[in-house]
Amino acid sequence: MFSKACEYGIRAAVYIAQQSGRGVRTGLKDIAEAIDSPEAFTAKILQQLSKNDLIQSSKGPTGGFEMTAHQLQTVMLSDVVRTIDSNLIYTGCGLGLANCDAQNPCPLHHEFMGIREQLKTMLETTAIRQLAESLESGAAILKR
Amino acid sequence: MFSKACEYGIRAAVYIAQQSGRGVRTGLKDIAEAIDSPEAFTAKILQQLSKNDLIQSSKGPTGGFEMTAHQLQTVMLSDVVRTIDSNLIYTGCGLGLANCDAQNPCPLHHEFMGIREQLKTMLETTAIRQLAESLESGAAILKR
DNA sequence: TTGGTAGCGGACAAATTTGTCCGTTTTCGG
DNA sequence: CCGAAAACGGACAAATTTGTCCGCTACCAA
Repeated sequence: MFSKACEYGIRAAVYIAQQSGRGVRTGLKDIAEAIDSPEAFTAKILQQLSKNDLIQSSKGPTGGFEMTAHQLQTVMLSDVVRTIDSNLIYTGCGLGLANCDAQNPCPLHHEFMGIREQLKTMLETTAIRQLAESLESGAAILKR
Repeated sequence: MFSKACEYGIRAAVYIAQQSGRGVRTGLKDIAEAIDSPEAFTAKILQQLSKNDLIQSSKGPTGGFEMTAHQLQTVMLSDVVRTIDSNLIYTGCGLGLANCDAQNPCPLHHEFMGIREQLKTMLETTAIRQLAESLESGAAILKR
């Protein structure tokens, strides 16, 4: 479904959102430990998220990652997925055909339509913050 | 969504089914040309499908690939996907967590549930033959 | 029987994804 | 100002996926 990088990215974003909700800025080491991901690789992904203004980063001692109130309100799951993978997951053809559309459909086009649409809607209407809340309440986990 | 190998596999299976519907056995070169795929790589994939009895292969001159009447009636899209990728696409956790289930859900677990279920149902209820029919009727394409 | 044809299977090669290392830059606290 | 701490950025390494090559085997037709 998603690439490893994207999985790590989502998990990291959700964890950062949870900590930011508590007013806590969190560092790379802490994040990698919390989401059970390779530290250096996770750093690369966080850089992408930061460059695309989905999260905030700061250097130096006391530095780390956080999400602003505005980011917590506006950053959707689809933003993270689009930044790391692309939007091809929910827009591209299921059989990899470049020119597949309603006029020139692949044999799976109609069968896939509903699923892709549902996936798209889910990603675009789910905020990272919502996911963080289910973490915070203990209703969900991010490890193992 | 699917791997390249799986995309080629599905496209090849659909094309073979279409030709078999016409009573025509078709060779590797013909298949690769019809579905616009790398020939040698496609050969590997067809071997997998053949070993798993999803298609029939025969050597020698006049050899090639085909689907028996029985295979045309029973082989589902899910069989091809399971053979080449795995069933992880519609059973695994969206965030890659090994121990994610209803008891210990990842934050996306419930959001994903419906989509995975719909995908699973679609793959399991769609026969390769059905897809071949939409090709045969000109309602769908397999190239580009 | 024999020659050619087509799939089989193993080894190899290229490309992409995943993951690591380390020096540099920024920033904070003393 | 200075030293340490943390993210940044570029180069490198490993693993996986994608793709190729070629000799081998089976099979058909003449």
